[in-house]
Amino acid sequence: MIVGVLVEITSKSVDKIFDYLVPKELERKVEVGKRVEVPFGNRTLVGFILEIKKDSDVSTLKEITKVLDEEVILTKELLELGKYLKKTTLASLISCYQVMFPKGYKASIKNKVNKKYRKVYYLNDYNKKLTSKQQEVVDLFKDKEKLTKDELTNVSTSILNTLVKNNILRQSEEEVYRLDYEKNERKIRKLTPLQENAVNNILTTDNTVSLLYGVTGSGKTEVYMELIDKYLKKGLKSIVLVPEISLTPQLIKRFEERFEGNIALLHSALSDGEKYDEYRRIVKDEVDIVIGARSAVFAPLNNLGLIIIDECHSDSYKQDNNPRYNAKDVAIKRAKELGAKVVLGSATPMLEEYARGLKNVFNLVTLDKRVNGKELPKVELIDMNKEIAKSKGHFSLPLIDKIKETIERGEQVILLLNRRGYSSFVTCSNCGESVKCPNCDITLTYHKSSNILRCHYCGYATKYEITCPKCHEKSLKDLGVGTEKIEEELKEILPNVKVLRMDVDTTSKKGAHKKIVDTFARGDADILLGTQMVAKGLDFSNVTLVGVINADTSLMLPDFRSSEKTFDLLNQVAGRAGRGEKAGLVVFQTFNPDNYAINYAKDNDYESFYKEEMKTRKLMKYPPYYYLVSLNISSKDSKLALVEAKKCEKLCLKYLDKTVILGPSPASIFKKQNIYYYQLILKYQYQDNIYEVLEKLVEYYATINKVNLDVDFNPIHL
DNA sequence: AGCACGCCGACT
DNA sequence: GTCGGCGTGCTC
Repeated sequence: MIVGVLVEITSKSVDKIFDYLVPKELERKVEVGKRVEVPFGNRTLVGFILEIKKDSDVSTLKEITKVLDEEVILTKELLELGKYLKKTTLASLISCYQVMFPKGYKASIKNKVNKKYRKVYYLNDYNKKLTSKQQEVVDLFKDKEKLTKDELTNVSTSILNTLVKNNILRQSEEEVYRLDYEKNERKIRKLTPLQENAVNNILTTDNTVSLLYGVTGSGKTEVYMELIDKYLKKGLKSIVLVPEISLTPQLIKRFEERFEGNIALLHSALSDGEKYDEYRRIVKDEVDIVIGARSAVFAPLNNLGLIIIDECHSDSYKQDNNPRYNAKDVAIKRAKELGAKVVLGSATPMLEEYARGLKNVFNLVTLDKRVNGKELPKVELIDMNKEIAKSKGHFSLPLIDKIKETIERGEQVILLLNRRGYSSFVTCSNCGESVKCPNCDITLTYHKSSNILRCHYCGYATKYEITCPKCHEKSLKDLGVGTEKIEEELKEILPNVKVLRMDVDTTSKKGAHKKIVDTFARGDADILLGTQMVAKGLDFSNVTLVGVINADTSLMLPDFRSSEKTFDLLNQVAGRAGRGEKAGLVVFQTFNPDNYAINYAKDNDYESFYKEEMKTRKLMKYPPYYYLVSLNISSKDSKLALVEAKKCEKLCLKYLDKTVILGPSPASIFKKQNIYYYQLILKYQYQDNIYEVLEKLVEYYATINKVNLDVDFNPIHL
């Protein structure tokens, strides 16, 4: 017996099937989709069995050394899905399979994750006289089949050991899952007629994909849960995808309240062990619902009937390294293969999605009213050009007044610092120079607490000195704003106000996010100040004021989606106000009070924004009118990178006759970890051979050592 | 990816 | 003379 194995190495040159002999004693364990340990060169690797056959073209074969799995982990469905991923992303096949699994299930010789066990004790039959202490212990077993170590925590270990030694108790081990869920009271909210309609509409459509377009606060989550319930009653299971950032305790709690322990969670805040256990619960068919970030779209639920993608406009569904897949495409592909349904939900769908909704490619379902019957909060613009002179730091007087009033009424405030587009950095006020990373050509970020300048890409760090390295004047100053800085200002303006800061720094520790949210929900702080994090998914009924300190910074991004991103962010954060009984107010501080994205966000007018933005997209040949592909050519040798980029351009010109080709141009970050990057951008509407042509190109560069070609279909950022 | 093999410069 | 630099090629 011979097996074809795909080994763990994620490199194009080894991305092929290697044949191995199967020793007699392993033959009955071998199955397509299981992992095996194999000798490879002079080392040992893990790989997936992809085929079983009688003979091989290779004359001398080595033997597999171990079969690692009892059960098939690469199921037939996932096996096919991986091939589809490879075809549509041009990444290596092994990376397409690896991406589907949490660490403990990947093919990997190291990074093994173990099951966790606990000791359990069973009572044997016995006819021995016991001491009184021993009798006490044995009495604990009354009516109980077994007791765990935790349940015997008051009992001395030496007594237990004696009982085990005398065969009165039997000790054994039992697998435990590391992630506990909080027991919540079971709650089912009654749907509004509008929600009910949406549910029925989605259940009865023939379309695989429904786009649930619902304003913030319109109760999309309740619609999701009702749908999941309806599918459960048909014996069908569900996956719910959420952006990592909104996979909050609040959201999880709502699902737990309805579906109790019937949920597996998959997200980055879990430890490797916890992720492994959650995945095992899926594999062992112990749950019907999976909630997770992007990669949860691969969850191997059998009888999968429904995939829900919440906040479907989010960038986070696109993976930004290989394989550069989009979870939305994978969801639709899976659903089509299985006859399942996909629901995309958003208050601000991506233009691509809404356009498909309008053209009936997706079934468009609208929720245009908030569940509490309240109007969406009123939004006021503050023109910072006029206010800046009178402002205290970044706070205009009108905003300060509104914060004061709100807090005096005993209500709460959310403040958003829009850091998309820039972060904290130092610039020389004499020569204008900013300090850049010597390896990566990007501006270093200033970390005030440690007084260090650090590169976000490679981690390069240098001590902050006030002397400019270029002109040697003592003029290097902190120009960017971080939440830390804003918090300081806030404390000066309103000294008696309690501020909670929520950003990457304060939420990096495990459970820190939940703690901040809980503290704020309890009313133990007046203001929640943060970055994008405060804009998404949070639901505090006592928040009646939302302030955006700088509405327009994200407009400056060198990206064709910058208006869309700005509109989304403002719309989302505005939706945090007035979710309870009391009406909400929203304030945007901006230097661009006439900008259309900001104005349509102010009026909560998605349709007008959509129409306006679509004009630009059409004119500029951007999605959804055109498809985009980004080709990234890189090398340690900057000249060679350019030469090869030009070569790619020529080949594209020759074989892609209906495609617009831009570049080559230096990538937005030209130099990263001492590697130089050039970029080609392709735009096309109809170019049937594009995958084949680019596949050839990728295959060619796989054989060239000094140059790398990376292809990104439908890139999120350019 | 990693490791061996192989062919050219400065040193215990 | 050798140690070691990393370019090239191979892994069933």
